[in-house]
Amino acid sequence: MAGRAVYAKGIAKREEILGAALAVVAAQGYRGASVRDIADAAGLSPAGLLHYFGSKEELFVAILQARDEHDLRTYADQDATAAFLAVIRHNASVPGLVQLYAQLAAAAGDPAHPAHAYFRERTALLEEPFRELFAAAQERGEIRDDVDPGWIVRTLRVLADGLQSAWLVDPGIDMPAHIEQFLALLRPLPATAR
Amino acid sequence: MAGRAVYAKGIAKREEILGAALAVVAAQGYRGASVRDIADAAGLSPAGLLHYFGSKEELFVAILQARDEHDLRTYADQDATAAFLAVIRHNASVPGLVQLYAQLAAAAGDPAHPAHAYFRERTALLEEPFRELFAAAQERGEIRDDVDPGWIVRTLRVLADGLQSAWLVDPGIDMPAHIEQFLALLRPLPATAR
DNA sequence: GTCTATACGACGATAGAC
DNA sequence: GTCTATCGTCGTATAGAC
Repeated sequence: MAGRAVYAKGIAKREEILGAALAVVAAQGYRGASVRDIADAAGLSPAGLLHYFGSKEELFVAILQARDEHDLRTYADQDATAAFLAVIRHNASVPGLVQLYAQLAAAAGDPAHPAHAYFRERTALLEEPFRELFAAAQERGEIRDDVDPGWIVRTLRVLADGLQSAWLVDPGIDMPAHIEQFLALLRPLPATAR
Repeated sequence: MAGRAVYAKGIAKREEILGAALAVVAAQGYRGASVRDIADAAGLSPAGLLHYFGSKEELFVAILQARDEHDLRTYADQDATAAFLAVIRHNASVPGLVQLYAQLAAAAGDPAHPAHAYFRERTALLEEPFRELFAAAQERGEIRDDVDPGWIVRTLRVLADGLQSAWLVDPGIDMPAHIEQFLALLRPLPATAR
């Protein structure tokens, strides 16, 4: 069918633009990534680019959404905390993406910014299964039962986000090790200690 | 002396501009705060404003510096963790300032951005005394001695920064309570438990 | 649906007069 | 120290070609 072929081409072009945008951000930083630059890198006019994404801000949000979908596919079979750590570990190899994420996470404070709705949904969707997971781990006695699972999940998220911003400023920070230290703090003290 | 009067006027005008800039950010958000808007609010032309601060980015960094100095004066006499919590508590009443801080903390990932140097210095200066403080608390047995004081301090900073970004997206978050829960986790388990 | 060319208003910043 | 005038760049709306 002709309609399907055209549609498929649109999908492919969209992904090509997302890749070009990420490359420009990685090469020139978030500040230096103009719509014109990204359009050039994708072999398109600025107006052609905006035909797909509506605005620069929506384009950037679409990059994060594509990353989420990729991570979900890649780490779906693993244990949740292992997957979480794997994502953090992988992020240290894509500073451009981390910079984009940090910028949009800050911009999301403005309710009128497209990133606002994205982060609200993402947070709600991501936190729920993790909460149940930690509650189950508490019942198994694997982690302290005197802390609210909701607090644990929120802390992990906020810690990971803050760590990534801090890592951009000081790449010497070992993000996975930092997170693991926090997880270690949640384990109940052995009865034989002290 | 004439020289002194002129200098004093420059200082006063600088602070007036800082106040106007913060008011504009609070009213219109970080995105909506243009140099022209801020200059209007301060009763100045855009060029007149930039005479004092060089660039928009430096102006915003100057706001954070002024806040730091104010906080230092206000909470210097208190216990360090009490002061830390007091700042966090106060921040919940100035969302414009928090938004500005979150945006610049993300922008600091770019080494060419004025916020980069600011955050590097601030972090180094702030973390050192806190590290010694927690090390001392460990020797007194007030907090667990199996965690690195450097890790604690970095976690507190990163947690506070991340929490503020998250709070902008979801103002329902109780930032001080969240931090206090973390501090509670650092206390050694009582010997009588279990 | 896909895309280009053109144009517009707002932006941050600079030069130079006063 | 502060202005006006102006510059180049930005994001993006519009009109219309294919």
